[in-house]
Amino acid sequence: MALSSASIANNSNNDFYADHEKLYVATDCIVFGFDEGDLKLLIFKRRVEPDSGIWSLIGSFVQLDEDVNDAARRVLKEITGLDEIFLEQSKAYGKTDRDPGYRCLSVAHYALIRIDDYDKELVESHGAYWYTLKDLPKLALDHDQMVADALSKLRRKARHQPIGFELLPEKFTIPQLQQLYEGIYQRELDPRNFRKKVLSLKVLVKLDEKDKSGSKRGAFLYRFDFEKYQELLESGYNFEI
Amino acid sequence: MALSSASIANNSNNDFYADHEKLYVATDCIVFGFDEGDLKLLIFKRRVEPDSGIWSLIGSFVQLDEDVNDAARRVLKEITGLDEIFLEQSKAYGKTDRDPGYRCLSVAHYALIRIDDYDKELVESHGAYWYTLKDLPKLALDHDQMVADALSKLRRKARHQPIGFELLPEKFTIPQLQQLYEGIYQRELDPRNFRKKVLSLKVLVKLDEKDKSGSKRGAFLYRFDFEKYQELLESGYNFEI
DNA sequence: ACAAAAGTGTTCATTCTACACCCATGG
DNA sequence: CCATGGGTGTAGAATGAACACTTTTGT
Repeated sequence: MALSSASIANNSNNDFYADHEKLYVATDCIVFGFDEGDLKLLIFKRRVEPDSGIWSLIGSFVQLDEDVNDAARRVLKEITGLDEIFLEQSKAYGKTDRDPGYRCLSVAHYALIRIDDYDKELVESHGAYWYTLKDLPKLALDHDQMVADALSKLRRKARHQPIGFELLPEKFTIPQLQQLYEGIYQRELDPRNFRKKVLSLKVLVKLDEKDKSGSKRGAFLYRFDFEKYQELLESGYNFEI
Repeated sequence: MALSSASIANNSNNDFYADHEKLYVATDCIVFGFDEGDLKLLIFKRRVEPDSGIWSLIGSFVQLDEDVNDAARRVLKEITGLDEIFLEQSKAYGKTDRDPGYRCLSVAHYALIRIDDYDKELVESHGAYWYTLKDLPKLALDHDQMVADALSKLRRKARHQPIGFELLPEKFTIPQLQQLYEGIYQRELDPRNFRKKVLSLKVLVKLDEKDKSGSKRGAFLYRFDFEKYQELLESGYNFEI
């Protein structure tokens, strides 16, 4: 049992803090994806007590020899099969009564996933599903609050940095990008003004291909120019959308 | 020793997670104050190993029966004597090697203090001092990073909500407010434009008194109108400065 | 030929920026 | 009477919001 190793460590010579109390530390991931014009969230049926069987964020305990950040990446890899995805800390949840299972602090992270990238079978094998934000069921523990907080962070962040691109496939059309932002902000945007604004950022490269899935006429595909983006960032550019 | 109570709890019936590992959880506070036209930080000489004697943020371990947020408030009360001050979570620091003392996660909080309010004797009795941001010495552990992160959060927040007022005495002049914002953003602002902007927010109440400490002519004092502020917030007003 | 989405420009209102001088007072 | 910081207004630039019609093409 891991307990014994923790106890040993707790008494070992290099523990300067042995007269203090320890807590369980977990991480929960708010995983955003974008598909069929909707912003979605990956949730699954919790398999441990308490609240077993309730819809829940994906998460895990943080191990003694593991960075909190790495724990979140481990969870994401386990469930989606994906490495190297956009992952950022949202907030720590530290109320004493937040988890009836035992005193447990959770450091929430939010992730942005290209919904065509992930390993569908792996996800399903974990009992996980993509839910549209609007249709989200009640979640376990304080996970509803975590989602609300992460969403508001995503909105703020999306307004100042072009992170929306993390949620789209490599090639995407302007109307798709607009739908994504409409999903994030939950309101409609004017197509002319939106196009003007994103093109004025000068970080989109127009391709010669068209995507005809959305219309008969087809819409030109673009890709995100990361190099240009880096350059502009370093020269202090403001990406507000 | 607290260790024994933790061990008992760890094995008790209502611990669903007993086969996982626990960590020390601490909180560190980035305490901002404003005085003599400068943005300052409250730091003290660390009194526990490792890094004893090094300048450090004020902090404490989080107890088993204590909200993380409350732990930060407790620390602030202990050192400044102040209750009910602006306190907000900054970020959790979870690297395995961040604290050579033992694996310890820290949830950093930043606080804004009216520098004429705090209990000077109490602060000094804890070996704490106010340092101007520019003159800050190297701090213990990852506390330099914590300060940098908190400062950037303070900047972002100050731009969208009038939290600057938390750092000033109840009555303040517009030039004082401007100095404060110049301290936060670390750049000079145009006095005419600044005055225009803050007055346009309609949350300042001009008083009949003047403050003559800054000039012979004296500058009118203002106070912050919290009720008006609440009203405007609820009606979806944007306080960008 | 028509339905359905893609694409394009202009005008007006608002906000931001830059900038220079007079005022009131204590010493 | 003068040095010091407090206080005021305006014009030009940039940005944001509102708004309607033409294009393409598969059916």
